[in-house]
Amino acid sequence: MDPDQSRLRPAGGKHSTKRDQILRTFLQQEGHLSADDLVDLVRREAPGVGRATVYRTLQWMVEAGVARKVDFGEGRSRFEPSHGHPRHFHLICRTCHRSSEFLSSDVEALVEEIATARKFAPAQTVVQIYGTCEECRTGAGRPDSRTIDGATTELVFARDALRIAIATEKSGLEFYTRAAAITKDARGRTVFDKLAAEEREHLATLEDRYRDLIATDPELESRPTFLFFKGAAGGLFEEGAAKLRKGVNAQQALLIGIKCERGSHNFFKRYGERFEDSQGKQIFLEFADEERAHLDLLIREYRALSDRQRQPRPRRPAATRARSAR
Amino acid sequence: MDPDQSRLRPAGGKHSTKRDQILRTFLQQEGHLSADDLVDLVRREAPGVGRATVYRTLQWMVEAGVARKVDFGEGRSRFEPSHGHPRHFHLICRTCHRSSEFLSSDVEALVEEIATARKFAPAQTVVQIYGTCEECRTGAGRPDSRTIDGATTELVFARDALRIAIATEKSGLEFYTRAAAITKDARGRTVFDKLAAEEREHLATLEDRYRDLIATDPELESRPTFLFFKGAAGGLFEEGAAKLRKGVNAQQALLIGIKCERGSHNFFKRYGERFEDSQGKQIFLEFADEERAHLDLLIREYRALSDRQRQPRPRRPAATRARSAR
DNA sequence: CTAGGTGCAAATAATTTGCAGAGGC
DNA sequence: GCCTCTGCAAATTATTTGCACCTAG
Repeated sequence: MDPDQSRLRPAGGKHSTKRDQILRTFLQQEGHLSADDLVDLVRREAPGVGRATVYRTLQWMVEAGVARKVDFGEGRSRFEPSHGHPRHFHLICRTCHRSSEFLSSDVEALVEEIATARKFAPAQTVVQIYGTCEECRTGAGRPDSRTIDGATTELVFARDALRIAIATEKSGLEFYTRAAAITKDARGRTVFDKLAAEEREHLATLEDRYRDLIATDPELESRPTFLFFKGAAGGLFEEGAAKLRKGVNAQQALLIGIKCERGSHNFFKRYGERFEDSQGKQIFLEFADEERAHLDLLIREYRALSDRQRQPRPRRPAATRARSAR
Repeated sequence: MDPDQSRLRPAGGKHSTKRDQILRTFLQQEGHLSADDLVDLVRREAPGVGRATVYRTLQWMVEAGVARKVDFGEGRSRFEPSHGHPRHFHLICRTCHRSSEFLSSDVEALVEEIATARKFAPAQTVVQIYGTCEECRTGAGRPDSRTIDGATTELVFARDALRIAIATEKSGLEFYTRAAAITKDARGRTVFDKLAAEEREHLATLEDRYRDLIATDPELESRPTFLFFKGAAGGLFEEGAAKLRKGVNAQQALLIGIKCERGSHNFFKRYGERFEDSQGKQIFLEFADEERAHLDLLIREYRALSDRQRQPRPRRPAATRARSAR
């Protein structure tokens, strides 16, 4: 009946009517269910299911990766389906006990740095912001369109990832176009032109995909941000472009490009892996590869340029012309 | 007897032998105790204390702010003394079940931004990194000197805060010295000289205090970082100084100074408030005020300079407070 | 047929509560 | 003497387990 059913049903252990029933009921829900919530829900359709069975099934689902256990400090566990939900963090309202979800690449990056500094191998990070949500503060509240909780998460995640990717590609395009314009060296110009062309193509793909996505749900654009990330567009190419405006030589432009492509590659890689949506995943991972290729190309060019400067005309050992020491 | 005792004993509720005993035992410990751990410890000195009393006392301590409840997802609560422990985050080893603590101003700043974006009023943030600690990975392990857990936290926190403050003041000093050197305008030069002098003084105070702190515990310098912060030194004045080297005019230098002082003020304010140590707290809060004063001074100068540039001839020595419309 | 799934009831485990008695002001 | 604290035992809550029984492959 449900084609998802088979994809989602974990391997290991035998199937059984009860298990299937519990799994199905669980996946139909969208929030964070407690074990007892689930018992009640299941019993509506299949009375006589034992609590223990539900507990055992939940355990099995967690082991199999179909569900994740979350602890909001209530003294009991809640469970969320992992399908369609990238690992995320929570804002938890202490008044209405609802939670909304977010992801922050910046926080994740910091956490990794800290763990490394402490020589700690992180497996999982929990970030929970307890406080009061807008509705509970302002009184009135229609939870639906504002809360990010449950079914829409996947779409909002895709939306945000695409937005960031588009912004990244846009500034990449601008950067390479500008770099090509100011590069005198013919070979360097070719490289920048080529990269600009590829970024333009990526951009078109991403914008198409964004349009398609928005078409599936007109409300999607108005939903709050789920994925917070400052790194890509605002920080890398943009910064590079600013430097370009001030005037740099081809070599410096290459260095900036290298830095930007590295960040860009990391972004596509990291979030490509988190996409549940197979199409988005594929696009992101492909782009990650291409950005990686750009990176390699830039590095190669950079080396070639350095060599040409060092050898052909016996100039002073100073590698770059403009850069004075200190 | 114990002067701390009275300071730490929460108001509300009457004193009693048992409560005092439990409180004392709790404060003597350094780790994260579970209720049962505490029952055992208390019973060593005062047999016959009921579990319920310990639970009730813990609840009372948490309400009074003497203790904090922490939940590591073990299915039971643990408690940590809040005295000497600024609110912090945890790295939790799933193998040895020990935890170590850290603080990240950067993470906190991001959390605030995210909460604001979602119109959420945050009251408390939990960040827990689960994984494997170094000792458990490499085999051997002497937990003591590496783990930050318990009594030393306060000192390490002070150490890190001071280190950051010193770095900030150092780059502030460098920045203003350089700015004074390149400023032709006499009035502007005076301002920069004055600020440089003050930063020099702050720096001396902080370095004295750092020396004193290290003197209390020679091992202190080798302990791992507790407070992670990228903003102050690395990001603000340093960046400003780099720009100065490239050559800017007095007006631009003022703007850079304004940005830096703002960051600096925020840093001292934020972490001054967290210091349990009253001396450190006082120094930090004083500095926060002074940096604020610098900020005002710079802003005033900046406005004055703008005005002078706009109306070259008629100079008005009085502070031109007139806020241009905006 | 047989490993594993299932329901029920009993067992744990952490924490709370009712209540009679003890203790501090 | 009054009010709160305290200890004990019983209650509560979330979750697990033992065990006899059942079911799918």
